[in-house]
Amino acid sequence: MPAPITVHVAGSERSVAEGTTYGELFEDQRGVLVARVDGELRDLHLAAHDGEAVEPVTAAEQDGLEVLRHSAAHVLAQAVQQVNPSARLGIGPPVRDGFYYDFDVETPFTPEDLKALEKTMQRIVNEGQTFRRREVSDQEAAAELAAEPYKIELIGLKGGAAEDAAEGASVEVGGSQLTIYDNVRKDGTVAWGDLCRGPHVPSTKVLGNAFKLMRSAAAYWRGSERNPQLQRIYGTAWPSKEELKAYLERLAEAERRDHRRLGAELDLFSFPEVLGAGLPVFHPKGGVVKREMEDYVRRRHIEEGFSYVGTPHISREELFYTSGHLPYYADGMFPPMDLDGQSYRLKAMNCPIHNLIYRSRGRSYRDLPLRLFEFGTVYRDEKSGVLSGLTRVRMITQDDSHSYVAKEDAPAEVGHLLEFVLSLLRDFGLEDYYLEISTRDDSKPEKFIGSDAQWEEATRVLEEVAVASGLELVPDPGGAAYYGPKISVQARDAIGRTWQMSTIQYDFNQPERFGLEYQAADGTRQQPVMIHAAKFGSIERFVGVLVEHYAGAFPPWLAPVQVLGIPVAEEFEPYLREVGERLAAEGVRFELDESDDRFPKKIRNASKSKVPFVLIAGEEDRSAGAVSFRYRDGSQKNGVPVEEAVQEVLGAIRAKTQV
RNA sequence: GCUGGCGUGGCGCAAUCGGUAGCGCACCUGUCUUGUAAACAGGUGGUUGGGGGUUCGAGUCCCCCCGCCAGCUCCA
Repeated sequence: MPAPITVHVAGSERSVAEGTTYGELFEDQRGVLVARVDGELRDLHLAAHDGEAVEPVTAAEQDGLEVLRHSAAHVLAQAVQQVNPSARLGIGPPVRDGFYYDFDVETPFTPEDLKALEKTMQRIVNEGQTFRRREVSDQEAAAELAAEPYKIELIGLKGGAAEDAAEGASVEVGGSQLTIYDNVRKDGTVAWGDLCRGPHVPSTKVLGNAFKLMRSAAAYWRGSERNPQLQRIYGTAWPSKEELKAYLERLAEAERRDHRRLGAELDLFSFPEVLGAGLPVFHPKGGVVKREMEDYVRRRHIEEGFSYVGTPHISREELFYTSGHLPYYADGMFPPMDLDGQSYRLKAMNCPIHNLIYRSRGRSYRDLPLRLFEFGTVYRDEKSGVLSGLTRVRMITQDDSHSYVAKEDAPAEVGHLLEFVLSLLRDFGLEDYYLEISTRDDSKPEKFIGSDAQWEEATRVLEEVAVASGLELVPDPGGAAYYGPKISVQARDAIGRTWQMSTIQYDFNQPERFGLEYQAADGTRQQPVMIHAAKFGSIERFVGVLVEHYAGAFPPWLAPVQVLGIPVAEEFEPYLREVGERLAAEGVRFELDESDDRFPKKIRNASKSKVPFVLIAGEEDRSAGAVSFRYRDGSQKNGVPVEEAVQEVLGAIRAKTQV
């Protein structure tokens, strides 16, 4: 008779026989995947010890969900090796919405392979194999995994170095004790095993039919392009079939909102192949969105004390040696073109030219802060594989400003800029964002210029302002530009994806390199600090984000066509045209549907074009001096007097509300 | 840049074993047009991304280039 032990189960004390497993403690509860024991996750098949505090963990919480997904990755690896025993294993961690596993295989996976693997996985799942934890010494592991070179490499890195070895590697060799997880069949035979920190779900059965393999792609081993590429399979796994379906529906919704698709459907912009990759053209309708946005942003800058300037798109190369972009950033710049024996470059940044404006005459402390601003289009030689719609292009129009301030005024200027940036984002309906602070990587001094003291001060100023904003702040070590640290705003769009938008950078380097100075009140010559700020980052990217955020249904003030008139029959065209002229006189973008389509077809077209206001007129409206509204949600308001209708439209445009 | 997949009228797609390119929408023309998501009929439009090769014959097979997609790496 084993001696009883005492454990604290979910807060209450229980006395159980020694050898009782965690799983047995939760026998009467459904959906428990692992136990949290004194804060650490453990497998359910392990025995509890005296005095432990034990809590059940289900897939309803993040920890449980990650265990579920990690186990799904194991089943995938088992399936791959079952089908192809020569496949070598990389790592297989859980990730956002799912998991992946990397394999070294002779030939990459095809979509058909994925289908077949999914079936193999389903068989393993249905079999209800259990995950068994087994502690091994380094030598034992090395012997057992002799055929798995990547695992062997990880064994050598176990412990603290694991997460440095590769993102996700700690799930394989997280602690100081190596463990192997065996998948055990119902008859007790071992089906498969993998080096793994664990823990795992009790049985493959838990995965049910709520998993799916999504795609395969190459990934560099341990995240370095100097290493060989492995074949990565991405999958998704959820606690239930319903949640899997909901996830797939979210993906479908994201696809419907994709700005590349909506851009073509709504005739906003295109990427003509002859132009070359990453070079968008804006069509008239996209041009309206872009111009409305630019007009507004320009006006707000002027209100906030910025001076609008203009600069060329190319410059003699020398300028970029002065600024330091060459050679620090040579790879990202287009190659030089030769003019009369001089090398010219497309500019990749506006700041050097703004510095020339600063330097164009002597400056006094009375000129400061000097705030120069423009929509500066820069060209960057982004690698072909990273280009993507409007969000990653080679032509980037920045709403770029440079504030030249006395050093002691820099904190106030940074604060002012951040506030300004956030107010602009709110005006465009983006409410959901967080800050990221990018700092120098101390281990790579060759990538950054400036003294330690300068970096410290710059970083401190940005940090203080960022913290004072009260927003969520995420560190990004090593992400700084060579000339200084930055704060960036990462905005979430309507479906939760994040994009780097605004950036604010503190720069003590360029003022020095350009010899910028001003005369202080005491007659001495001082060097200003410059603060770079891009409010929306890239106009192109921002348009793309807006399209997705609104799913193409822009608020009236941004909508390419604000009001579309649809006559019930041809006879009412003149009447509606008059209404349209009244609206146009107020600056409203009005179009009249004069096509020879019949009425219901016109309604359908209007609906597909996502115009905010459809105005309809037939005999009833005309004789009453009224019009009828049809809104985007299909609802209607009939017999609205024309003047009232005009006011409703104008009100929505001026208030920048969504309808 | 790397790995894989893909490229057929403006858009979405089809074309068997390699056999001489077809459909829907859009567009044009005509007959139409009265209340909230598709009237009817006819018609125009393609060097199948570009170039080269194999073949009696290439959208289909091979090579090079361009572009697109996914992921990796990168993103001042």
